[in-house]
Amino acid sequence: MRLSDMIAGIIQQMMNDDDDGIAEIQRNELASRLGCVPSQINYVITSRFTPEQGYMVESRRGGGGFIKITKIKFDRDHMLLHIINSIGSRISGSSARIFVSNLNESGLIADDTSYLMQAVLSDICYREVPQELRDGLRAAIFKQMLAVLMK
Amino acid sequence: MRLSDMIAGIIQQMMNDDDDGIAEIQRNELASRLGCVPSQINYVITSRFTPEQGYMVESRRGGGGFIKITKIKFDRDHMLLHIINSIGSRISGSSARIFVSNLNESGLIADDTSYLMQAVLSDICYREVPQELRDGLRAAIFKQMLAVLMK
DNA sequence: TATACCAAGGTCAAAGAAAGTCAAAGATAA
DNA sequence: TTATCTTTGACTTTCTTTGACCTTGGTATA
Repeated sequence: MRLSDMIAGIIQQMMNDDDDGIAEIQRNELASRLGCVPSQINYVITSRFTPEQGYMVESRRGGGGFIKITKIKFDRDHMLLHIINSIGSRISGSSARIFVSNLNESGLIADDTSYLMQAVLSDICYREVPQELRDGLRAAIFKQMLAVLMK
Repeated sequence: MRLSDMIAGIIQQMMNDDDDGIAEIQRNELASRLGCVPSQINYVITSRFTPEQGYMVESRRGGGGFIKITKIKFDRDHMLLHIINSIGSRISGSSARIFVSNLNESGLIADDTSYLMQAVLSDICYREVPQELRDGLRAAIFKQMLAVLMK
């Protein structure tokens, strides 16, 4: 088996094992574990984990340096659309809260965005709105926000 | 974990704990607590708490000396608070839109955040809510969002 | 008041620890 | 056999850590 495929496999594996789909490696450490030159790792990354193939790479040099490879979520829009469609015409505060925190945890929306959405979806905003209208209003607002996130 | 990240973390923590967003440290004291050379603290400050990153640093030598790091971002919080206070109990869609686009243009909120807020503040979300309640509802939601951004 | 000393913080350069680049040499597939 | 993909290694760049030496502010003393 090719060395480069082995390295790619290890990185894939790390990405699968990680909850957020992130593989973080120490270049020299991995290279010496596999008994190859460090630049081999770069080769694998530039040939197999490119943006075109749906990956994002960050790194830092110097002491405590690292290379971080992240799988880009192509399915974000798909997921958002799916949620929009599953909402229906009314939604409770607690269900909405769960949708948002799932989106946040799976890395599809940023922390800031998540806080903002949680705030807007919570009942405290709707004090003056009659009970029976609240869940419908919440659903409308929620869908609107999700739609905006898609573009 | 990197020493420099630990130091940065401690400073961040102090800043968060402080009501005014200020961290005041004794360089030698902190260094000896962490078992590192004092100049390490300077390194961390010059690499991670620069004006570009939104921090201000003051210091004094001699007996009772200190280093004081301040988060400039408090300008933003002041601005947000100011807007919150100026909103009152009702606000029209167009006024709200202007507030948001000003915030965005002055760089105080990101593009994404701005889109999201615009979406939530627009009338299309409130179709089912009686006319006479809309501007009050919008004001409540707007304030809630601005408040969340301050944290 | 002038001086001397001590207690901070500041600067800078060298050493160390990673990661990045690039080109040459070696395989492989078409 | 030529074009493309892999492997290797020398050299570069960036970030971190350390330590020697400098400057400044406060305080005690002649």
